[in-house]
Amino acid sequence: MNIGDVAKLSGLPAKTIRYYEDVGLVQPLRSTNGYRTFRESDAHKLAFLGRARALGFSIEGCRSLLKLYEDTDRASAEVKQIAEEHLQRIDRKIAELTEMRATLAHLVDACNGDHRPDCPILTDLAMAQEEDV
Amino acid sequence: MNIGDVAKLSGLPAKTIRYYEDVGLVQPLRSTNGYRTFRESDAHKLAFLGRARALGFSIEGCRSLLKLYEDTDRASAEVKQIAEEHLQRIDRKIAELTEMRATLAHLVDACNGDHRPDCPILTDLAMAQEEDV
DNA sequence: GTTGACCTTCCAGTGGGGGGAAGCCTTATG
DNA sequence: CATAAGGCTTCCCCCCACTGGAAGGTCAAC
Repeated sequence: MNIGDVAKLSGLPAKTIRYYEDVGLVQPLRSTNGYRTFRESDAHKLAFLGRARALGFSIEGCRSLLKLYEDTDRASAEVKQIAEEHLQRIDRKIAELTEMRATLAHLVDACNGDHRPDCPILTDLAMAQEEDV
Repeated sequence: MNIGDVAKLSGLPAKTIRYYEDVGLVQPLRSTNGYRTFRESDAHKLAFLGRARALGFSIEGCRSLLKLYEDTDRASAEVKQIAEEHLQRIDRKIAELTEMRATLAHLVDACNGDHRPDCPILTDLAMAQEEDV
C-alpha cells in the first residue's frame, strides 16, 4: 500500500502519516522507487492512532498505548492508568473552561449590547473589582 | 516603570509583556539607556490583557477588545458580539471534551485494571466497532 | 510524449509564549 | 575604585501536532 491508500483507510492525512513516521510511531518499508510501503499491520496501527488521537491522547500517550497494544503480556492495569490520567486531564480542562464560561456568560448577560458605549464586559476586564454579582 | 515593576503589577511574566509589545498590544516608551518605560496607562492595559487572556480570549480577540476599550464611542453591541462568539467557542470546546470524556470514562469503567492482558480500552482503539455499549 | 495524479524531501509557519545565552546598566558594598 | 548582584536588552531555539507549499521524481493512461 502507498501512503494515499493507507490515508484513505485510516482517515488520516498523508502529511500526518509522514509525521507519525518521523516521530517513530510507524515504520513503513520503502519500495525501490523510494515510496513508502505500508503493510496491513501499519494500516492497523494508523487507525489505532487516529482513534487514540480522537480521544485526545497526546503523541506520547499514543506511543505508550501502542507499545502496550503490541505487548501481549501487558497488564490491563497499565493501560487503565494511562487512560485514567488522561481522563483527569480532560476533567481539569473541562472545569477550567466551565469556569471561564460562567464568568463570561455572566458578563455577556449583563451587557445591553446596544449602540451606547457603557459595557460591563469592558468595565470588568478593566477593573475586575470583586463586587457582588 | 520598568518591565519588572509592571510585571509585578499585572501578574504577567516579563517575557509575556515583551511578546505583547512585539505583537503590538502595548507600546511602551524607551528611556535613554534602552529600557522600556511603562506609563500608568500601559500597566492598566496589561492588566486588562491578563484578565482577557484568563477568560480565554485569543491575542486577536484581546486586540479587538482593547481597541473597543479605548474607543469611548464604541457600541456595547460590538463588545457583546465578540464575547458571544468566544462563548460559543468555549461551548463547542466543552462539548468536544465532554464527548471524549464520556467515551473514555466508559472504556476505563469496562477495564478490569489487573495483571491480565485483556483490555477493552485497547480492543476499542484497535477496532472501534459499533456495538452496544 | 505528455498530461495528471501520485509520491518524495525540505523549509517555514501556526499560538502563545518559555528557556537560556551573551552582553549592557545600575546600585550597593568592600 | 573594583566588583558583585540583579535587572534589563536582543537573539535564537524549543514546545505541540501538525499544515502549506515549493521543487522535483515516478507511474499509468492516452
